[in-house]
Amino acid sequence: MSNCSHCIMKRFNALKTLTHDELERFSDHKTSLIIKKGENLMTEGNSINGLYCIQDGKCKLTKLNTNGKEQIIKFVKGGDILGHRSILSEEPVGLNATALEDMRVCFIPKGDILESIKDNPQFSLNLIKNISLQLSHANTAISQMAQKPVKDRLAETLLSLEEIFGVDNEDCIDVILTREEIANTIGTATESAIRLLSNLKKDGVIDLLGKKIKILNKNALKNISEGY
Amino acid sequence: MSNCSHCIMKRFNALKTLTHDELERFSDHKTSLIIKKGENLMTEGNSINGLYCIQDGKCKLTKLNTNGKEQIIKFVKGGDILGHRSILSEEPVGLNATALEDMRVCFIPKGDILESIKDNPQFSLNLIKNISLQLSHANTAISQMAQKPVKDRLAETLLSLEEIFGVDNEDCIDVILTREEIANTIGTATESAIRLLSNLKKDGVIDLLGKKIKILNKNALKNISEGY
DNA sequence: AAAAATAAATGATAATTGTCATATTTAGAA
DNA sequence: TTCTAAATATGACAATTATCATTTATTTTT
Repeated sequence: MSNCSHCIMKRFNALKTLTHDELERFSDHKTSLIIKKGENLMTEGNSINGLYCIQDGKCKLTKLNTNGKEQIIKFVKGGDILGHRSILSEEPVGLNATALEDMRVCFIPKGDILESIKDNPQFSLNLIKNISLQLSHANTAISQMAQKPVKDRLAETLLSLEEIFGVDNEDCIDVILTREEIANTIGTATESAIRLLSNLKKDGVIDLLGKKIKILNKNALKNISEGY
Repeated sequence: MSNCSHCIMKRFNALKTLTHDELERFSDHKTSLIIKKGENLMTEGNSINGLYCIQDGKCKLTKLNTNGKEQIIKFVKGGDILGHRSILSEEPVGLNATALEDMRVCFIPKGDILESIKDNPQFSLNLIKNISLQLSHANTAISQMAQKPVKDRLAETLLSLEEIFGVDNEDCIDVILTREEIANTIGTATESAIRLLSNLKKDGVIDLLGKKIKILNKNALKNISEGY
């Protein structure tokens, strides 16, 4: 089994402030697991007794609305951590984490996390900063959902997907989403999302290659996202 | 000047876990201030060097959109605290806090807060829980903004306003908001908010007495908020 | 108290977005 | 591969929501 001390993933998240001893303790107790595409890593309302550290693969964080519709709140990728909010607040998980592709994940038991929180103030502070940043993003999202038309939100989402996942060797945004998932991200009907994507393609702002999306004119998208 | 040890407001927030000595330290360094209706307690993008503890009065937390529209993110009242997110994350304030009526507020310098965070793990944990809860609410808000029609969001907002502020001696929701502020909460045009309020009154679900709103049929509102 | 400014209300109309129907394409299973 | 199911795409239309214009009511100022 791999060793947390040598894992490069911790460079990208709050775990980077842990001492060698703490990482060794994590290594001894952690379990590695494979989550298949479509499977849930966490489920809304369930309790969780540890922290997930994503090695590889992507997932979506979603919320099921009272009307049965799925809302995508956030995308998560290798290097990110999941479950710390629930551990810290001692509350059930608030979102579903569903794999968009096969994932490799490490699970570190709650006890070890709590011990490091107690002993290592810098670690707790990093977790807090992570949650604070999420809150800041969430507030921006509320504002945009409430005030911007669907077209602007789609443009914004495409830019943010490229920001998060980067591009592949053909300059396409490096994540595979269904049109329905795109619609559930921006909060609109699937048909509306499809139509607006087609329009953006017609205008030469993006290119559509199957499910792959390539941004051709980032400035134009930025303008659209701001209502011009 | 009043003494934090005897202040009943701390019962309602994270300050309740502070020791007598900590509260005495707060008392020695705190300043009390009056914020007039319409004035800003905090301003988006500014830095803040302390924590506000609301003694009395109500304010709105808002965000200015790229299109110049104001989005109300949250309402705050006596007993709530403000500014802890910014202190913990060491980032500028993310929202404007604007007084809806005259407010009495205590300001506790950052240094004292950080000292208590270091010495009193239960205090830090309570601050984290507060931020976590806000994140949880924000995620729910994203989902509702994205997926629910304006009418449902208005019903939801009226219920939540009564939940937050309670009712006065005439059973009206105990906060004065302009129609524009209601519109900026649910994310719609002022005229649309006015029209939908009129409809709810016509249907006997609420009563409108000037700016005061009285909920007549809570179940009906709940049903509307869920799309029925 | 009167005048002026602001807020609320409402109608008319336009723009946006959702729903339903259906065709076409793509992906997965036998 | 071939069949089948699912996803994508598009048109037609309906519902929702925004914008503009105007009137009425309420607040604020003088």
